[in-house]
Amino acid sequence: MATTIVWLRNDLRLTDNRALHAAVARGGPVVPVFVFAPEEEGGWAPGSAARYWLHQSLTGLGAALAARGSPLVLARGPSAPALAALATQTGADAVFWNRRYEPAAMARDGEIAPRLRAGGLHVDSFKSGLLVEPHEVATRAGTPFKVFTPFWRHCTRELEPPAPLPAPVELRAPARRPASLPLAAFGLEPRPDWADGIRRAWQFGEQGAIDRLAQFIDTALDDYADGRDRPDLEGGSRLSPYLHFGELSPATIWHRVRAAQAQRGRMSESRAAAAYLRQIWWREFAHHLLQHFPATTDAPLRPRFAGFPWIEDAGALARWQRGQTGYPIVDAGMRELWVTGWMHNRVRMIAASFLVKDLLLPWQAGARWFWDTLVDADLANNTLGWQWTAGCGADAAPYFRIFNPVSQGRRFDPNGTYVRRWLPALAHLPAAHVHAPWNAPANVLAAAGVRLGESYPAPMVEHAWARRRALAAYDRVKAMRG
DNA sequence: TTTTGAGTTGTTCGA
DNA sequence: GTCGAACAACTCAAA
Repeated sequence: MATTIVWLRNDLRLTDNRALHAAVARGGPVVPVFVFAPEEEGGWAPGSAARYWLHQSLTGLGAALAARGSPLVLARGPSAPALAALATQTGADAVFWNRRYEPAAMARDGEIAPRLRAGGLHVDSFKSGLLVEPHEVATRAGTPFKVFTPFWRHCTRELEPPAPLPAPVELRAPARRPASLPLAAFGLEPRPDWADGIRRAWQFGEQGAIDRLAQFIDTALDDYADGRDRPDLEGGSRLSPYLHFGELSPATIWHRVRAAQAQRGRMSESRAAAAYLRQIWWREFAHHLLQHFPATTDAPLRPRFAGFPWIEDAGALARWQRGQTGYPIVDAGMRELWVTGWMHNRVRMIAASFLVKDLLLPWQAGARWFWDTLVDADLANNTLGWQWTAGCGADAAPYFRIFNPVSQGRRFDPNGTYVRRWLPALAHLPAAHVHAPWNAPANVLAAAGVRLGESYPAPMVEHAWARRRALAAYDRVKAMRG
């Protein structure tokens, strides 16, 4: 019976995996393979935190596949010859994969498919990582959507994602066991080991995703509308890394949340579920935009922003990266990111706004830092988020929307719990002063053991002044054409 | 083709 | 303390 290679990429799961399911349905042996090829990512090879996550996930996925009968094969890129060699070794006649949507990955896949076909292989690809693929939707004029709400309305009007496919119970291994690299050959584990915080914060892999989704639905979904904005509470879903690596499919989320929504009697709780699903659509929208505007990973979508007066200041960038801006909510977020590989979404917005608008540092520098440090670093989401913050994207924040890090901190971390958790230097400051320690009376600072400028930095810029400076800079862009 | 309504996530100021 | 308006036009999507 014919053997099928399943080329796994950002779909590291057994459940609702269409390529895998189709391969099993052929009835013959199935050879799952992961090819590590960071050179083929168009300059966006996985960052440090994502590499660590990938290492853990491949470990778990390998065990799960082995338990079902066909161990995961690991190979080093380039992808095309690696796949061809594996087909020769195993006598496979087909290669299946789930489609990716990043520009470089699409270009690469588009080259590989005909090459494999020319070698006599049957090639098939599947939709599996998005509810709606970018080419499936367009405005009536036939153009890509550039505003979220019409995109969302269009997509949700009649869409009912197909029910998730079950995980295959058993996989037949090929008669001849193919060669496989040891996982260590990818060099994904950090040396020295700085990943302890990530390890403590996360349960990796598909089982982690399933557990996390269930926990979110049980404990946080009903309060999501407000809870999602509270970094001091566990109000978000924390599913982003699983979605990025495809350890959980959006269709699975959609169906599980809808089922929970149907069970909830109260209108407010049903609304909360709708608010959460809307976030899933933001992810879809990000992929839609990235596919249609592939240059936006590095360049502003609005051309006039090419002339924005960004400041080059390596020292200021380093202070932001290290969480030493002197604004506690920003620093706590940057610290959370550094330690756990993740930052609460509300805090991401505050930290990003600070970089772009208070420091006038280019958003690309922030995007690169997030790319390297986030376990959920996702080219589509990261690009959309930073362009939105900088106001240079398709559906961007108004230029005058400049987050005040003190009022944001007070509003969304009212007791200072989040700030104190990540900034031990402020652990004994009372809530009234924890978001603006420079305004605290000297005796309060002394009692809390805070020495501004020593144990915790003084603010690197005054926000009110920085706000006026940013408005002036945006005024210059506003006057330009484009 | 032209028109019209609308657009994730805020802040500040002054009544 | 609370509330509404101003912050500016611009672009998008659909009728």
